[in-house]
Amino acid sequence: MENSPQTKSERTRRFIIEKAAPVFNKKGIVGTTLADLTEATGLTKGGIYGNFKDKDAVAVAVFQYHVDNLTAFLTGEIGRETTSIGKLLAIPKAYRKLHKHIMAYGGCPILNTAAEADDTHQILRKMAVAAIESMKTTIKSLIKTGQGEKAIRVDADPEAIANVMLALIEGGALLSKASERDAYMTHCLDHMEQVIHGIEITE
Amino acid sequence: MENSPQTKSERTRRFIIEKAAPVFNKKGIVGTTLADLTEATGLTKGGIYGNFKDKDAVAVAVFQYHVDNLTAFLTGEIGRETTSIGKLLAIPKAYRKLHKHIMAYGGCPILNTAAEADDTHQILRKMAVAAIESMKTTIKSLIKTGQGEKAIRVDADPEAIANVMLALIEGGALLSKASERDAYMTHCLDHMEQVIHGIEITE
DNA sequence: AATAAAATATACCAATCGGTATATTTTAAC
DNA sequence: GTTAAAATATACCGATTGGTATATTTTATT
Repeated sequence: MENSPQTKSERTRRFIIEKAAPVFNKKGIVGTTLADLTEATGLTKGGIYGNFKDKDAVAVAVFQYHVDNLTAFLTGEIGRETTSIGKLLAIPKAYRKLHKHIMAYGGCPILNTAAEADDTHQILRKMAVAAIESMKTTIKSLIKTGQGEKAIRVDADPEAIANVMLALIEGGALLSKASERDAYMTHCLDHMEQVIHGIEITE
Repeated sequence: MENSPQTKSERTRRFIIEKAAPVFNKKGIVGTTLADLTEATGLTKGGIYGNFKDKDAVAVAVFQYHVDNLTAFLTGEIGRETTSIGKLLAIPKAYRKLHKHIMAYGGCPILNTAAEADDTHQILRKMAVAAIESMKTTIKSLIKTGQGEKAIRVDADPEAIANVMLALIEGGALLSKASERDAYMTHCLDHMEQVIHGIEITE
């Protein structure tokens, strides 16, 4: 066999995470059993526990995997734009691309994890909050940069706008997923674009 | 003992629902065990199963109880106002009153249920959707009435505004609950009021 | 107060839970 | 190709799960 840059267990670890991810996202952490994980991976308990301390460790790794994927995608989409307003608009644009996938995937993983873990699992709760705050920091930076470049009105409150944008994403995702209707998310993204255009300086 | 308008089992049923409600809301449906229910109520399994078919039936009754409570509160707050705009503004106002309670209670029950049940429990998922659509219908009616009375601009899209309002509520509730910070919800409610004032006809 | 019925408690069940000790297989270095 | 080590499978464990059959208590009618 050829030399692999990864060790076997690193590949298996990754494999378990990828197979477990959609299961955890649909069934929740408590709702996902070891049997679900062995079924999803085709491995036995030995295979799982040889690579993870316990079920919880799989759930944590899966959540980090979800956050990393989302962050990479959003960063890529924002990076493609050149102006502050363009970068801000890249966010609703990215979620328009993502929306169908999220629906089929069992909903937004950050939302699902935050909702399940907030009173039961402090580690995951804090990881979810960290992911949210990271997105918030990004949005706030974009707005502040835009204000510095006189592309965005200075009376716009970066914190308030970031909070509203995040709530529109998560709220829209929840309502669309539960109702199986795109309109919730679509209207939220439409509105988000209006909000962004509303703070734009055009002359 | 005096004559009671309710039978014993009706009272016990109600008692179980009230004691089980916060437990289900915090731990989720799968995360709540029979042992949790017997502990919360002080009853034994016999007491629970004499009044409910199974754990699922308790969860369903608890969710209906949550919806009924919320609906009664919102209806009361809206009913206190006289104008369409006033009634619409009564919604964010009501959630300002409700916010601290929701935080301590384990988050918004509709959100929690929708997030957990959307891929695992079709009955609860549909009940959650019904609760959401009921609120949506209320909001749309208020907007349409306001448009008929020339108090609200006719170019306002009732469906889109209702969807955005609901997303702001649920999104704000999720982010505030997870992060343990009021700012998310507060900014969402501020923004919601701006949206409502934005469709108001003032002369 | 006696009694039938309703409500609740007790004691138990099989199934499943997460987890582990150990046996076996696979991998990778020589 | 041999071999030590790493990775995985097998077989098992006690605890807990939701649920039930039956005994007991409480309620309400007479």
